[in-house]
Amino acid sequence: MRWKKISDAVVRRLPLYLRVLEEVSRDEDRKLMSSQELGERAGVSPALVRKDLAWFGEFGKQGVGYEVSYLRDELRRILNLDEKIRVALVGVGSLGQALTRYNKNRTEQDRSFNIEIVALFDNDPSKFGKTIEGIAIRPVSELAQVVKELGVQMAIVTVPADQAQVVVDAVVQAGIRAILNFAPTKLVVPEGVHVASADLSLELQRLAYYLDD
Amino acid sequence: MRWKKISDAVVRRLPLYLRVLEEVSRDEDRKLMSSQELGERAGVSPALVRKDLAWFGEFGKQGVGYEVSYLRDELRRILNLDEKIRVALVGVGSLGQALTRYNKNRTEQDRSFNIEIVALFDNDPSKFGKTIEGIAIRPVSELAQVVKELGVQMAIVTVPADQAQVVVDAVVQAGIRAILNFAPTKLVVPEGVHVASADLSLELQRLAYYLDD
DNA sequence: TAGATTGTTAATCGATTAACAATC
DNA sequence: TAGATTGTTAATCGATTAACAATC
Repeated sequence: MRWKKISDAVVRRLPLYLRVLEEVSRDEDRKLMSSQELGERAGVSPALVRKDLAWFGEFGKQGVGYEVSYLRDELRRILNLDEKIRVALVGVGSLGQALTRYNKNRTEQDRSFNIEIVALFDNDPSKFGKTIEGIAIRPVSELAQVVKELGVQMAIVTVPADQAQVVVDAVVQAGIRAILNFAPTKLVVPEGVHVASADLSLELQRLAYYLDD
Repeated sequence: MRWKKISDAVVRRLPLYLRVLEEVSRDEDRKLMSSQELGERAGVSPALVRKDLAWFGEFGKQGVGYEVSYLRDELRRILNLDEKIRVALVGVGSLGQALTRYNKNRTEQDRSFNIEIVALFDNDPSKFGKTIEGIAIRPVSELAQVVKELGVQMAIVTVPADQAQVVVDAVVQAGIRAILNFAPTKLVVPEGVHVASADLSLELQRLAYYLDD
């Protein structure tokens, strides 16, 4: 698939639409949904829903709406979520462990959540060989090899800020081009590598702005 | 302070600038910084740095730049980070515990990180009375009372998705108007209440889009 | 068919960048 | 003073909304 220049703003909303469709096809017995309703439930205007979807094809029928299960499947495909995505997590501190558990629960409870942590890495020798949720902790030096072996395509980085850039360099070196970063620091990556930031301090500081309205 | 209509895009960048200034005033012995350099280190264009700051006042000197410690203090003040902000965390599962530890470390290591978790809440009676990092876990029913007692101004929500809305209603009822939500669900809040979303599943699904470029 | 809703184009809105006079 | 860099205005760019013909 290649639709080249889809803007980031559009891509951010696709998982929102997918979530609504997954919920509806699980909980309700609805066959159809209009851009109006999909928008309401996703928190997006109906016009924007139609415009976003139109970048990828014609999924609806005039006068009728979108078929829930069809659009759901198309969105899964567009987001590459129709096949399982394997993830490596680097930095098995308390946050890393919590995310590993969280992900385990998510994949167990939601069959369609096709993103799974399959390998853990750390640099603390005392952790090597231990397992979290059945997944062994390995030295970061084995990253490239394991990524190749297991077909890992994504990484979650939960190391301290001062180690984040080195770790990310290694992750990129291992051929991974999608990274979710929790370290409170700016990362430099080559063209073509995508970093999503889960910088919680930044979010808290931003919220503080609104405190004495 | 009231500058009314500062856009969200602007507010999001302020903590970025602040972070650069905190780092510089801690690690280097620099007195001045230009919008050029501040921008480079924050990942923002110099023109935008100047425009963002200009919303709040005139902090620089033509031909000279910005005084690091002065601008840092002004940004702290603008973001309400000049006094300690007390936070309640609701949902003490593995993620909640990890965030509590994470926050403890952050506040200990960085004197200027003025956001501190001071109360924990859960609905599982087996957890009541236990402590994490010295903070007692209490029933959610005590939320309003404790918020008042301790002067809590912000909440972190780490409960399962199906409980998030009820919990957030209680949080809002208790008078809190800034919430960081980790539950993978859309929340409805009254006007004037600010919710930042840390929806990790959404981020992972979004990253998946870029996988086979 | 009549009513509804899509896909798409044009209009609007808002955010970023470019440019430069003011001035340190 | 000459050089540098701010604060600010005008130009550009991009994203959202409005509107409507196409059509199910």
